[in-house]
Amino acid sequence: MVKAMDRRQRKTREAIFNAFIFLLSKKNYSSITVGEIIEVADIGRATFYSHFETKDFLLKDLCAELFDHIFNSENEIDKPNIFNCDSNDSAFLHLFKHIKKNDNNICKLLSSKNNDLFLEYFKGEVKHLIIKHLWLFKDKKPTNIPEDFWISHLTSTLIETLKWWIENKMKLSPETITEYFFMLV
Amino acid sequence: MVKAMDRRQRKTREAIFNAFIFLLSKKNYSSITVGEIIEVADIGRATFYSHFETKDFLLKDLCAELFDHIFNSENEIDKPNIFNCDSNDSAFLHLFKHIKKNDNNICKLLSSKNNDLFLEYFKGEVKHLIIKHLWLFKDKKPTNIPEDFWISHLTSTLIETLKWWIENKMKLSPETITEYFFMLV
DNA sequence: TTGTTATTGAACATTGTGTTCGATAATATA
DNA sequence: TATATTATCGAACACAATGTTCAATAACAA
Repeated sequence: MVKAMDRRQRKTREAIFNAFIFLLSKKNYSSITVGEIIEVADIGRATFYSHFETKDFLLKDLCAELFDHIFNSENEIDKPNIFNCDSNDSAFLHLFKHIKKNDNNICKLLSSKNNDLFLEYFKGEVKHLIIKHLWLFKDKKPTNIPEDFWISHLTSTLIETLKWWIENKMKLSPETITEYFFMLV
Repeated sequence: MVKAMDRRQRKTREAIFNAFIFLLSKKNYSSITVGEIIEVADIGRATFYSHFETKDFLLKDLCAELFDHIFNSENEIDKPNIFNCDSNDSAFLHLFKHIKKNDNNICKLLSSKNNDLFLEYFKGEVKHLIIKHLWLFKDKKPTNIPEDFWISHLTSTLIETLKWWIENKMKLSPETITEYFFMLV
């Protein structure tokens, strides 16, 4: 059991996250400095470093909150189910719909240059999602292809589909891009 | 017509490239400093900066030489043809064979973290290669899929195939991995 | 031989990182 | 409310890396 946070800690953490997300909407991850974050968050330098070891750890923690929200929302049975979560492709359509809402500028993170740290974390989550729904692609898999190679291929295909979609300003509907993804594999 | 280089310039440029490639075999691109490069190359600091604006430009120039060697070698009609370049898949098999030789530590660059700059350049070259041989995949393309999306998919599939192959220590033969690539698309 | 050009190395300004510490203010709890 | 605890502040600091400058020197092409 983790002890509840001091109100000051909560406020500071919030301020840092908000400043970080604000800056991410303005510029690339790699060009954001700790100095800028503490300036926007309006906190002391030492305070930042008492919360996060480095900028990379801040990203890691942000991703943890972000991914929990996006990749586990299909399990939130207490919330009203605004998506059609009963069809076979729901998990992926769900993902595309979430991305379209652009929660916390995830699009910026996905399309930004010099940020393979985020992509690494994101890839991990997508891989889990793929493995969870692997049976959907069972009959598409060419024989002889190693299992992990197949998973790796499905994962990168989904991510690249996502990236292409975002680069093209998400003109296509989440339904259409989900269809396209399934056409590729 | 570009004027021929001073012998000193050529030597310095060579020394910088060699130092850079040596360091790339030891550590990640992003963790290599200009200080280390000039130390290994045994040249003055000002000399480095008279040759390359930044470390990123050094990478760019290295890529230019590297890619010219790998992606245009199929046109080198004056050289003995050690690969079987007359079958349909020759261009891709050719690429895999070149990678296996690990010219100038290209594997390290491809698998290294924090180096999407290299990946960007590499992706550009692979895309050219794909477009050049697009007819090979003509009957595989699902209808309705936009052309640029299809090209983007083929490109990333080839790159991810390559990365998976390298991560798995290139145990499979270039012929096999080429087969696998064609199975996926 | 001579004029040109590259290299040298040390010094310098600049930017960003991460740490330290005493003072101060907010907080939880008894 | 009083008290002990804990987070924040802010300024200073050490450190590492970048990229520039400049005058002296060495190597080069002709």
